[in-house]
Amino acid sequence: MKLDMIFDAVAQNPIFENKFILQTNHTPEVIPHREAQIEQVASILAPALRGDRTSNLFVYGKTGSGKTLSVQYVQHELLKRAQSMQVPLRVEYINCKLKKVADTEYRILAEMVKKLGGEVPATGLPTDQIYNRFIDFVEKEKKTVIFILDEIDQAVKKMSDNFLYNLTRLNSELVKSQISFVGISNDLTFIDQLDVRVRSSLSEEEIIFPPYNALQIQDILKERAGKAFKPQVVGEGVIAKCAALAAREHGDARRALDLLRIAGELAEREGKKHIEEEHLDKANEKMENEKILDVISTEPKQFQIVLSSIIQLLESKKLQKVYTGDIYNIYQEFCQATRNEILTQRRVSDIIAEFDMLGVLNATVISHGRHGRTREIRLNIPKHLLGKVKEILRDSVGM
DNA sequence: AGGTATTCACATGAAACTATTCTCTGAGTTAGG
DNA sequence: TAACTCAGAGAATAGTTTCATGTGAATACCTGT
Repeated sequence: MKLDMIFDAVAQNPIFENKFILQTNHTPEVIPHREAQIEQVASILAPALRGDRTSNLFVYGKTGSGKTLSVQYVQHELLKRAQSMQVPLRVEYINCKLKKVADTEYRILAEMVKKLGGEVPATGLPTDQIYNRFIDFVEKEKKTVIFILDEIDQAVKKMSDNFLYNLTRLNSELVKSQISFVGISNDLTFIDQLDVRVRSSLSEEEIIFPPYNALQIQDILKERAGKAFKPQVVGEGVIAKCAALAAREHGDARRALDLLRIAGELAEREGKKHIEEEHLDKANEKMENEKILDVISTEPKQFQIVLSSIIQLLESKKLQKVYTGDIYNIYQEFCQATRNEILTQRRVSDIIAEFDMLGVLNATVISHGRHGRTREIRLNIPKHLLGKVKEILRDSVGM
């Protein structure tokens, strides 16, 4: 039977030994080139083992520079130690970027209560009640609590920074217990945008994670590839190339690992026994493509209509750049034709800005002098994907 | 010619509104004693 | 009378609208030569 052959081939699996190792949520036991930072984090948080309040800590670094990994590593070690020493210590990790989980003041607070074992409804309560509930939970018994707030820059962007101020002041309302915070941010300028009071109390300590260079990424890749793949599957050249590709993207180790994993999957699918450099190229391309297609297909309807309008305009006029006003005109016709609500120009302007953020478009504000100011918009979708993109748009909004 | 002042066509910001989802509260209803 | 139901008030949130203000430089408009 043919299927059996396919299954057998996958079961034998000449490529992967343990693919999980390359997955981004895997925590390795060695974290190369981050020893110094890990030690710093540990020494700052260590007083918690004595039951003292630790300084609030702020950790910066670009994506894929090992921040989260290192902090979580320290978290686990700390908890292990606390358990053996019988210290009432809680260290909880919250990712503030997760939509619908912890991306607003209310939800972060609710998440904090949940981590401590409480139940909070998803909505319906006033925020200050959640504060009270949180305090109750922390005060129920004497303990030290450390919250790790990953990607707080994302959350604070959405709300006012007096949320952070409230957090740092919570301590003054506590009698028995103590809490402190570890903030993690990708945005190096984040702390500068904060209110001075918040800044000084939230970042009593700061640690910066520099991006990895190509050699360090190589080490990381070797380390993990050794365990993830069967022997002899990846050559020296492949690792080097993979590291080089990722180093170009500001030393993002996560990307390097993804790349290697996808290259491995491609090789596996082709029934090869080794990963070649061409697999990396294909993997690289595949990642780019999937990112764009995924973004576009998951975007809400109005976004897709706007994008359709832009593509239509570009194609019908054979232009490579268009302006907001023209887009809005086409957009209105489009909405009428497809019996959709017409949004204001203000909103469409924001939608375009969001597409720009996502990298689907390239929009620059330029001034045409007497003829006003507008965005000059170019499509940032590779030609070979345009067909697929149009297909997606046609299916969902009828382009 | 050279220097200002206008002016366009949006950008950008803030606040307010809307619909939806959810909790909590208290009045009214029901069923059992 | 205790338990139950159900409507209404109040919150949070996402997506928008409304109102207000900002802005870079090509042009129109002066100016004095």
